[in-house]
Amino acid sequence: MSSSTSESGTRGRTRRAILAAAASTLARDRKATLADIAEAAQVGRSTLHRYFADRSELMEAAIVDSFRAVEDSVREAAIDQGPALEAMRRLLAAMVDVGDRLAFLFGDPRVLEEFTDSFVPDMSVPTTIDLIKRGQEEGVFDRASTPEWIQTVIWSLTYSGWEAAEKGELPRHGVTATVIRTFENGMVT
Amino acid sequence: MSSSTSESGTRGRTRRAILAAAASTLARDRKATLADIAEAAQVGRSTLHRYFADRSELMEAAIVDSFRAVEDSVREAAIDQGPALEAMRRLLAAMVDVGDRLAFLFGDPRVLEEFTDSFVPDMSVPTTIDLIKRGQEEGVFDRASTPEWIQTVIWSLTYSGWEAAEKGELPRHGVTATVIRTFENGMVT
DNA sequence: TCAGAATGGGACTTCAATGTCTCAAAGTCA
DNA sequence: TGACTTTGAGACATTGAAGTCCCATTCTGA
Repeated sequence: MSSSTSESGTRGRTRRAILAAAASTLARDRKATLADIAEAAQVGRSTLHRYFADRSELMEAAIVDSFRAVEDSVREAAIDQGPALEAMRRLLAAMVDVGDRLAFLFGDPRVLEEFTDSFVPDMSVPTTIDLIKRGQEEGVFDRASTPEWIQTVIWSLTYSGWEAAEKGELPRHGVTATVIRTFENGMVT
Repeated sequence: MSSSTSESGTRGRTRRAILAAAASTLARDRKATLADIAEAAQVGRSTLHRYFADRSELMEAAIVDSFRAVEDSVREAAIDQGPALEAMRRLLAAMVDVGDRLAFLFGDPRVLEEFTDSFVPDMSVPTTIDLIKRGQEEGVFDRASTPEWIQTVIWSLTYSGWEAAEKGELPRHGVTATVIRTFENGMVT
């Protein structure tokens, strides 16, 4: 595995630190400069340039990296197993866990548009859309909504929950439960 | 009324065109340059500078302008009248109507943070929070959620609905109904 | 320990966005 | 029509981020 990158342990660590810093810094401030990102990664600006020649190269790598992180988290949720409702709860929990990555990826629609071709989804991971359709067939998810809208709601609530925790408006440990409750039942009792 | 601004009809029109273009352009692309905004307003870049000396002056004016537009729309919804559930439906419809303004104001958290002091809310307009609390007292809105979280969900669903329509994923005429349904009942039947 | 790898910081260039200014052309209104 | 207003286009200076390069210092692993 690690041999495929042909990188020393040090380089790998530095690289990952920069990518993680890029995602979380840009999630919080989309106008962040490379200097900001380097500082967040506790790395010199010239070191950052050593790993990523220019801004777009960093962006692309950060997007791919974040996608993989989200994919890994979703894979662990095993959303093709068990009842759709329970699978959805695991999915929502998994997404809240990688909230900063999602905020980076989907916070600014344009970020993603410019780099769509730079990422090939892992087809072995069951998609959210599959789960939604399964749930609709099982009769537990609203059939009046399109799967795309439901997916949008999932992202949107997850992002809101992450952001609320970020601002201190919601306790970290309560985010997942709140998001799940809102997703399932809405706001009218 | 118009005399209070001491501006000719032409100047007023140009000013409003620039402010509207700023809000909608920045809502769609947060990195838009002043040249982009001028172009969207069908105005020369030097004309834009004639009205707004620098970027932050334009931002501030655009924020105030958008707030007023949202405030006007919310005022029309008369959310202190009638049952909370119906008032909320009117509020959601009103917010979808000014979706581009909301996307501009709340799309990038930092936009607002930098200019909080530039806007004094009109206290005569009942706030969303008031309506939420009233609804909770009436027993129609989820009491397990804080008013702040419910407000976040309102913004978030409204924004998602606007964005989906923007991308063509939802038909314009169906956005309001979809947002209301999702807000009230969530996704589990 | 010691050679090679990796880093930080600074000097420097490039570039795009911003902001200022002028002037001729077009528009407005009495 | 004619005075006055508003505008667009472009020249120009300024600024901050991006990107390149170098060198002394620190770190790592055999």
